[in-house]
Amino acid sequence: MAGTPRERAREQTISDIVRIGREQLSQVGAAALSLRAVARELGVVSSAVYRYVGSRDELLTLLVVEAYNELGETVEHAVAAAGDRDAGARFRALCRSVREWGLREPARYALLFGSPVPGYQAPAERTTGPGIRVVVALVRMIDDAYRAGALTFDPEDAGKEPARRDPGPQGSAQQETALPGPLHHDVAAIRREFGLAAPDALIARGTLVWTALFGAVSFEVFGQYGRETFTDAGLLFEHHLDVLANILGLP
Amino acid sequence: MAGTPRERAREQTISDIVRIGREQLSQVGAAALSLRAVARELGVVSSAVYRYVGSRDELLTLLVVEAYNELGETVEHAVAAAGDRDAGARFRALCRSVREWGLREPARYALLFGSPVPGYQAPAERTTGPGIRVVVALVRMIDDAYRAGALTFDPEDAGKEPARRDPGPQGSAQQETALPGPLHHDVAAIRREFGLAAPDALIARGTLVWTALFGAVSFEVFGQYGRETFTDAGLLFEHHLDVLANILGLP
DNA sequence: TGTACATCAGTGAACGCGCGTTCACTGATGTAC
DNA sequence: TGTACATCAGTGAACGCGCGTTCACTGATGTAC
Repeated sequence: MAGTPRERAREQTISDIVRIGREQLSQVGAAALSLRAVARELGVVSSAVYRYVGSRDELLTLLVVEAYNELGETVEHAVAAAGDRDAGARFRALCRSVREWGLREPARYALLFGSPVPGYQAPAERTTGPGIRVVVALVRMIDDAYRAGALTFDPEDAGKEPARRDPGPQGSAQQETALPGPLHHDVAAIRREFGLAAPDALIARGTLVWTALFGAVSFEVFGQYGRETFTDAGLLFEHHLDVLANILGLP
Repeated sequence: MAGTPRERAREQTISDIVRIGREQLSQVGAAALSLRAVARELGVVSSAVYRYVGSRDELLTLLVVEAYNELGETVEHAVAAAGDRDAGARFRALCRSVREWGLREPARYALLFGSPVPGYQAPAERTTGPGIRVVVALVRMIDDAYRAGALTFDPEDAGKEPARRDPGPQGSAQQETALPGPLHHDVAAIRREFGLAAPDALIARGTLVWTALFGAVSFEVFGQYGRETFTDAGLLFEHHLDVLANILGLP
């Protein structure tokens, strides 16, 4: 927070612009986000905003990055806060924090996980890092639980869906658990990148749990459940978490 | 298709407007859909469109209804075409048809399952019916499989997540399988409305599978997987289907 | 079959509003000597 | 410490474009007698 007064004033104005952009977002949506409206709200002529932000798309990028980071921090804090509890509790804490953030910030959630903004392409080099924080937290959590032996997950059983209840004949286990070639290759790359110990089938299931989590939150935030079907969407979500935990072999 | 020539011309023009609206949608997105652009494309002055469509919002509603119906028909046809195959194959056919439609029609998929269009509220009395066709098809399919005894799903086991591999002591099964009160009530209402035989836990799992299916398709259509992580998203989807089928006790 | 009238499609102008972006400029704040 | 110059924030006008919606109107097509 050092710097000359001018630099500090500049920082302040940029953060004002981003804050106003955030408010605009929740009122009119990303597609209708307008630099002129931001300028009006900032109490400044429209062209003045260009001293701070190169274009409308750049403001969108700032908002995307900020939202990813805030969601990421929320999730990481939730996991850390549950650090002393069992793996199932940590898993649920993570998922609940995603849901709560989405319900608290529907417009920003929509910016990240809703329809792409027409005519806007997020620059991968700036958004990828912040964008993967949640899935990284999830996968790390699963991997930690696996290393700690906290999972009842049996990869030999999971390889051949549907899981059979009776332990099948061993021996062909290797063959049964194998993912199709390209998918195995992708999963191996993920394992390498994040130094995971979890087997293929567990990581692959982790990606399903990840998509299912966001599917559930999106349905709720975007109103797909309708207004009358479920009296308490939170209860439904908790049930979904039970099933998802079960998929991973979590308590 | 009867009616006077005037009536037929009118029908034709309305369907032209909807077709052009569909094209606009895929080019600029729902938020930027414009009646003036439709009029231009139709080769007519902008005010002329108001003879056929009361407002921009009404055109959006027409597009929403049409898209829901087309997705619904696609899914119903896919299920019907797999009618002679086993329950797992029918399930996969349903899910694949959703994914294929979404990838083929990303803009219309986004209209239905992406961010809400700012300032537009779909009228429930017109969109609910078409909007539930997919989930109805899914739940009916699961229920049929359950009635036919095609599921290895064990509700006594599913009630207490995570499912245990060894058959637990019977007796307290009733208690273990119970969903929380309000959720049980909602599920019972669904069972009544659609004349289902499936038990609570199976229907509840059906809703998870439903959200997970759309979560997976949304991630793919909206580009959440990133451009480099998975070389073949179709393979990942197939793996997800295996896990989802397993959740339901499908082969 | 012909005529009078009603219905409807489409026109063109207008209202009042919005947007992103550029550019020459004023005036204040900072910096080098 | 004071002066000359450079840097920067913000102005105001402009360009060229878009939008939804209303309204009085023309002219063609249909209908009733």
